Amino acid sequence: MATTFDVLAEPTRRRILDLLLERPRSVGELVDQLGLSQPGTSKHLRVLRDNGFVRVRQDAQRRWYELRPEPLEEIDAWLAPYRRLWASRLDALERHLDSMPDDDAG
Amino acid sequence: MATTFDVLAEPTRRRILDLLLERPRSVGELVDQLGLSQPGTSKHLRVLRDNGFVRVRQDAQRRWYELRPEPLEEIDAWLAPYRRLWASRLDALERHLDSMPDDDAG
DNA sequence: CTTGAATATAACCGATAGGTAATATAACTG
DNA sequence: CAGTTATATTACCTATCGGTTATATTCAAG
Repeated sequence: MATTFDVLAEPTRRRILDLLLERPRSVGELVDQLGLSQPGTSKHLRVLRDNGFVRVRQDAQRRWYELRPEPLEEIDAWLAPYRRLWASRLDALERHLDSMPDDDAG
Repeated sequence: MATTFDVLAEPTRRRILDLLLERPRSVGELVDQLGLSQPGTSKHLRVLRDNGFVRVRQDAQRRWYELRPEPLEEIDAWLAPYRRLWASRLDALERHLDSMPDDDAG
């Protein structure tokens, strides 16, 4: 099976996640939004399901897909040790901005 | 060219990033650590370079590879809108823990 | 129990990625 | 400049992935 990163490497799958971030959607709705064939869409949804990115609720013939946070949290955790690479820079920027006189009309 | 996620989808490349997080390394050092052929290693380094994950310093015949933060920051930024999916849960946990009596001997 | 709607699965195909072995390039060493 | 070391590039092979079309499944409606 694929890793979390493999799943996210696919642009269409990232678009699906974007769409599901707004609200749960049926397959047909996703097909329309993506401009991809129904089987193609279902295939991506299968990958997302198998890897825990989404879950499905069935409602008659419709399947409602919705986001699950776990795999994205995993990415967030993976990033953690790398954050020190830029965290200090951000801190410096923040201190700099804090030290500036308030002048909204830039 | 590949996207940031494509680059990270490759396990060997993630291992390289891990190794470079500790300190800059020469190609030979990476070859040893990865147990991969030299050309294979160079190929991955090329991808990492082309996508801004690493930069190279030359020192005679040796090339020292070191991390660059930008692409990882990009991932961090990509994650931002999704964080609300679990941020509230973490907040709740935090509030819960804060409300507990201090009792280190759990 | 047939029909139609919504979705999933299967079979197939072409492009791409990652691995290896072979070769090229570049720089120091004498 | 010949030899050696360190790395990059090329050529090639195989496996996998994403797309499509065709088909199966499931459920509601009549």
